[in-house]
Parts: sequence; C-alpha cells; structure tokens
Amino acid sequence: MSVDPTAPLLPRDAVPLFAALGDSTRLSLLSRLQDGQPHAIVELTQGSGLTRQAVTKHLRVLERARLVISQREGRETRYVFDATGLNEARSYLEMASLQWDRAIDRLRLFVED
Amino acid sequence: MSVDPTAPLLPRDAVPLFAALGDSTRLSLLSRLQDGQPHAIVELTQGSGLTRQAVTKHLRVLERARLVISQREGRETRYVFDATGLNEARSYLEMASLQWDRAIDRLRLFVED
DNA sequence: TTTATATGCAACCATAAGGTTGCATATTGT
DNA sequence: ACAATATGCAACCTTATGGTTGCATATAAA
Repeated sequence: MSVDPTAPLLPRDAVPLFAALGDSTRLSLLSRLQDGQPHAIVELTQGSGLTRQAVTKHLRVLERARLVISQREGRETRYVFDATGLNEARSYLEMASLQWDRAIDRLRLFVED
Repeated sequence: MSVDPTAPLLPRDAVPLFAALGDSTRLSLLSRLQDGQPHAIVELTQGSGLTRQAVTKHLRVLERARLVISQREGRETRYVFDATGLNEARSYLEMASLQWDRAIDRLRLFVED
C-alpha cells in the first residue's frame, strides 16, 4: 500500500501543487527557504508585510503541496524547503512538454503527405 | 522596447502562470489541447460538465498565461495550445531546482569542516 | 516565578474565483 | 429570408481564499 516514488504525478495531485505556487507571497516564502536552512515563522513574517497568522496559513498550504516541511523545535515551528513538490511539478511539466513534442511530430508527418 | 525571449521568468510573471495551472478544469482543457489542433469553445465544452461561458472564462485565463492562443474563425473561436507559457513555467522550476542544488552543495561544504 | 516569546486555534471579513442564467449579435445552413 | 449555431457581454450567486483580530498556551529568558 505504499506509494511508488517514480510514478508520474496525476493531474489530480498537480492541481494543489500548482495552486500553491500560484501566489506571490508563497513564491517569495519559498525563495527565502531556498537556502536549505530551517526558518521559524516569526522570522519568515519579518518583511512580509503580513501578520504571523497569514504567513502561517501560507506555510501550511506549501506543506500540503510537499514544497516545505515543518518541524517543531521547542517553542518555535521551523519550516524547511522540501524538493519533493518541486520535483513533482517539474516532472509534470516535462511530461506535458514531451507529449507536446510528440503531437508536433505527428502533425508534421501529417502535413508532409 | 521588445522583450528578450531568453530572459528568465520573473516571479511576478510566474504567479498568474502557476495559478492558471492550479485548476483541474484548466488542466484538463490543456490536455485536450495538447493534440496541437484548434478546438472551438463548444467542442471543448462537451463532456466538461460545465456551461460554455464557464469554459470560456477558463480559456481566457489560460490565454493570459500564454498557455493557449485564440483565433477567431468565422463564427467560432478556436483555441490552440501555446508552448510559451509551458516553457516559462518549466524554466522557472528548473531555475529553482538549480538554486536548490547549489544551496545543498554549500550546506554540505559547511558541514564537512 | 514572573515576563517575554512563538505559536495554535477560532471567529470574522472582504474580495476574488468559479459558475450560472439571460440576452444581443454575427455567421452558417436551408 | 429564416432558422440554427457559436459567441460575447453583463449581472448575479456562492464559496474559496487571503487577511485580520483576539485569546489561550507552551517554552525560554530574567
């Protein structure tokens, strides 16, 4: 009953992933987490122009999309970048791109008759 | 005043792109357009379980994200897949992935002292 | 043991998003 | 000319979504 890590991402799972990426606040949170270091919520709130609770909500959206991981450390919750979601999104788009290339090839063959 | 086609996608432009991909209806519309053929709105409405107007709105979102192109042909509007948006999204994620790899390398070096 | 920090939870708000219905209009088919 | 198609536009509805404030609670610092 485990999940095949090499299985292609279903459109159904891609939706929340792309939706998570489709927000400027979350995109900038992700870029701040790209250093690979754990960041506490208060820290991520700094300079965001938002309240801590708003940032918390965004981080949870990112976590459900497997773009970040949260870990409680004492009184603070640290968030770390997680490449899982990023790789899933990448492979989904690569698949789409391949399909597109094949479609183009078929069209070309069809025209060349 | 023209746009450099090789310029990296700004996060600002990536947001509407990912947001466009973050909806199941639009994702399935895109897959139907992957055959490279122009499809009229009525046709795309078939089997969507939605009204023509709803589908029209989705198609316009996709068009603003440069994922499809519309062309009026007589009394019907045909939509065709456009790889521009797809490639922009791909390159954005590839960039992010590269940055992540570099961050990991730095962390590894730091740890190995 | 106070006091200050860092969060979680819940209620609430305004606006954006996804959908629908109704009506007008330009093309195509009879 | 007349009927049938394929759309566009606009108004309206409902529900997410992005944000906020207020309050309770656990942990760290004085």
